[in-house]
Amino acid sequence: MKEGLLTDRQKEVLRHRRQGLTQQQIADIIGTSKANVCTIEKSAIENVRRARETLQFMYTLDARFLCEISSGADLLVVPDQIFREASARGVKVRYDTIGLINRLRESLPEHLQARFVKDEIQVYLNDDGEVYFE
Amino acid sequence: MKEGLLTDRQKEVLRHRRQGLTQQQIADIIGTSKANVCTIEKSAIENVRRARETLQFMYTLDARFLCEISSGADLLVVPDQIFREASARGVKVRYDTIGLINRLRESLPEHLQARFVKDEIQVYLNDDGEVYFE
DNA sequence: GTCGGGTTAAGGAGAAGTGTTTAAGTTTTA
DNA sequence: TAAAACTTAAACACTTCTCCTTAACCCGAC
Repeated sequence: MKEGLLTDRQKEVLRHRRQGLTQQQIADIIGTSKANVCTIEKSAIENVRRARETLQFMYTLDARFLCEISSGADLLVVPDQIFREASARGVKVRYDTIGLINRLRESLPEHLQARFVKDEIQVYLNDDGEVYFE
Repeated sequence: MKEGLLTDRQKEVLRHRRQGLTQQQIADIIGTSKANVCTIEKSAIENVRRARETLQFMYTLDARFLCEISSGADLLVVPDQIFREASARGVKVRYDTIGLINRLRESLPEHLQARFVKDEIQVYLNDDGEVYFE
């Protein structure tokens, strides 16, 4: 049972950083290079981001599979597909067309390429009309 | 930028579980053994626990190092040491003796052995009097 | 007792993460 | 502009995680 996500090294750096030390100062204290402090800090922050995202996912766990957006799809027609599927299930999506596209852009930027879907995307919907992409 | 902590497999299992399916049913759907579903679910839950703990740590990041409890210390004298160090820093700890022991028990059960400290513990304190163990 | 649901242990292959160094960049600030 | 602070990339050794299988075990209900 390993406690949290952060290693001792990462916690050390975050704590010193919070006290206002520079990376070089921390490097001297913990005995390594400032470049290394930078990467340790970076991966610590990344870990925190992932922790947040994980809990975020848990909040949307009650979502059900809605549909799949195949790769190559035009981003502008995606919302229509989602609205159609959602209304077939009697749920009103809580976003409009632009809102959905923004939500998607924020959620899975790496699956998109300009106006098109690069990698296929799974869409989930819960009873509140909240959507979740994967 | 790898999204969250949970793998696709883990999310799949959690989602199906939330829908009320048994491990065997999920095993059939995703094409593996129920033993495997069990371990996937278990590590998913463990990941969520770690995510929570990570954010918990972030909340206490502004804590400063207070003192170290050496291994072999009697649990009943630990609070006194903490109160002493804290008041030397002009901070009032927001727990009483029993509260501190409970906090410690919850936070690092594996560092304790009956009435004694098995592995040394770092104590951190924040300006609000919140304590954090490591 | 048997069956269904769940858990555990051991082991293995492959993937991912960590801490490091060195060396080259970029940004901020005095 | 020069110095200080920070970021990035590539590479390497190591460790941990993930998924998987097989085979066994626990427990509550019928």
